[in-house]
Amino acid sequence: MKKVSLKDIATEAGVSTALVSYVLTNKDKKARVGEGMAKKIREIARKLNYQPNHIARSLKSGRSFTIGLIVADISNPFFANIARTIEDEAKKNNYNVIFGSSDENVDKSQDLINVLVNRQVDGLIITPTEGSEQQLQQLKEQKIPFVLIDRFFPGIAASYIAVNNRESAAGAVSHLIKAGRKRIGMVAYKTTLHHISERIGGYQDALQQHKIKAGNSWLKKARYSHLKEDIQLAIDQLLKGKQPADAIFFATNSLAIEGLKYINTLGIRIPDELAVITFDEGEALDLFYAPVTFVRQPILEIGKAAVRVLLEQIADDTSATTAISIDTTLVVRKSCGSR
Amino acid sequence: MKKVSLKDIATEAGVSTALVSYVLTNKDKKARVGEGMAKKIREIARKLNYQPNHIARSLKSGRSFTIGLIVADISNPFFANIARTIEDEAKKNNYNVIFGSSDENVDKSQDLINVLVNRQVDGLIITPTEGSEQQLQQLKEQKIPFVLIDRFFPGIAASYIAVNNRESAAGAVSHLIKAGRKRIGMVAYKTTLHHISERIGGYQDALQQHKIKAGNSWLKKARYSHLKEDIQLAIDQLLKGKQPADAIFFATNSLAIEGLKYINTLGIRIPDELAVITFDEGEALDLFYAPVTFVRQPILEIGKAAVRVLLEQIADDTSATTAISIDTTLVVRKSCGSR
DNA sequence: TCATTTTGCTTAAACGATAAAGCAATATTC
DNA sequence: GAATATTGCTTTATCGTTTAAGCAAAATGA
Repeated sequence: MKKVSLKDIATEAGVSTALVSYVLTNKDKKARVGEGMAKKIREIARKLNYQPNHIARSLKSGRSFTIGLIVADISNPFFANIARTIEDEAKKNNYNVIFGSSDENVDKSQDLINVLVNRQVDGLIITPTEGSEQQLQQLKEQKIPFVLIDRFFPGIAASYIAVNNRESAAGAVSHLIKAGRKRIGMVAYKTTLHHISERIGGYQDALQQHKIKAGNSWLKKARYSHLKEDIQLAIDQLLKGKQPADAIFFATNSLAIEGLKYINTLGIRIPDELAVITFDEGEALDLFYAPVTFVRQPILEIGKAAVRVLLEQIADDTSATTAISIDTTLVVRKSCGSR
Repeated sequence: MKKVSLKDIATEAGVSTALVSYVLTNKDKKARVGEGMAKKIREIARKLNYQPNHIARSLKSGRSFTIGLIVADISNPFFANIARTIEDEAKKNNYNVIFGSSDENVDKSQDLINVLVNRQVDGLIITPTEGSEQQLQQLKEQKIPFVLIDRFFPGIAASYIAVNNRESAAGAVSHLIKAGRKRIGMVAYKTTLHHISERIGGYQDALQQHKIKAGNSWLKKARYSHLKEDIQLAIDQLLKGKQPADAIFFATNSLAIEGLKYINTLGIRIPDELAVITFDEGEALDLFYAPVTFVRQPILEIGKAAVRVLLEQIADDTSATTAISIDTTLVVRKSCGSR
């Protein structure tokens, strides 16, 4: 049972495919199609259960109504949630989403961009990896619309949706200080990505503002590729000195979860012996015996904004960029103690 | 800067597009293209950075090299992980994945199927929702290859990848019994979906086998649409009688996580007062103060098998179906106590 | 009544790639 | 040297849809 095409309907109705096309794309008024004929064609289309061939349409129109989404890892709840909102938002606009995970790897990122662009996506939503500046530059040259989320490169003019990482981090750390913590460590990723630098910057800002001298020894960095070992080492170093840290600020939820797993094995009690605060939410952090205080990124807003900005860019065919910075909320729970 | 097409290369080389096509699809030997010319064409293609138009190819070949993936909710870690393995596996075979979330809703499911089919996906991987039998039947009539994962309908001949739910559930419950638990409740979804019925069946099998008389009052069902309220009610009923349950078996991770959140608020200690066991893993269950014993579904295997079976079906153009049942592993941790 | 406008449809080209078929020019065979 | 085979390319049709342009027939105007 082959698929029904315009031609089948045309044959059945005894007219040309053009006429059928006009009717079924609701251009029958403009194209002066007879009322009776229009009705007849619509009926036949319904009877044969005609479904337009999207690929043929795309070829003709040069638009695929598909968005490419590149995240670091779709199995990370933060990105999965973003993907979810992007999917919903895209669907509302009759767009679909093709996705891929870069694993924070530049080569995979390039691969994905190539594949998605060859599939003629109309635009891309990307969480760029470290060192992918040149890939973005190339997209710009090819005039392929894209929007960055979660991160961006200050040196590259591109649309992006991000949160005010520096202020948010500073706010989180201030909260720890106000809760009476004095020796506040931070665990971040070892990366040059701007959003992490900013979170580190915010951490340092807050310490400085409260006149706390932080040796760099309180700032630990874990490699994405060796997360577990590096985090364990970092936490050992933070907690096992003569002056152990009394609080840790994690730069992302993956870091927090991996860190807490290890802290659990050490038998350290939260928040009594150690306060914990992190960026990003996650069910694991809710279910933790001391639900973890966290910086909430408004995922829904980010996803919606990303799609909106991207579709605007696609529609306007302009190279103008839109940068959106969104505020976060500090969700205070038990993990920092309360006083 | 328009995209480079075969025609551009042809013009530059002073030949026809056909010749260029033959060369760039490596049919130059078969099509008897001169060596010199082949080389020249390849060079021009490289110089102009030619990227084939996938859409045009799809239109011609009738294949899009795209898989449609329909999960209940991409932001659920179980499905996100499945999506991840499917993505990876698809990429290995030069396929891409378009996805959508059905939210366990029949209408959304139908919507998604329509959209994906119109986009000419070559096949679908679906976690079918309750009541979607007829949609699958329709896919069969349209001869669109598809593979079900996680669930299937016994009455519909279709390829599927699933775990042996009944035995796995029975194994989990037996584990509770062997750990000395006597009053074992179960929290499942209120649904007719077969995998849930089977898990319930396994629970009942195990009780029966150990001569435990379970009133139906120990079996609770929560509506997907009213998860929180229903779970709280279920747990209240299980724990607040004169003979409170001393163990709960959750049919999925979402149920377990939502249930444990509530149990936390009740101040009930796991495993001392209550043992807990669940289907599916999740970071939340790892990080829980009494890491939760769970039935591990081999996600990687499921994803790989799903893609493999689907691609076979696409290639063979057969209506034969393949049903794969995979064994689970019981991962024993603290939440059931130890003796 | 004849010129002009409107109506209702068809033709044909296009999007980009593919591939069967065709056609000279050259090479091989006897 | 004539018949045949091979080489190296072009022509043309096709996938399904869209849309500008074209063309009769009918309707309107004077």
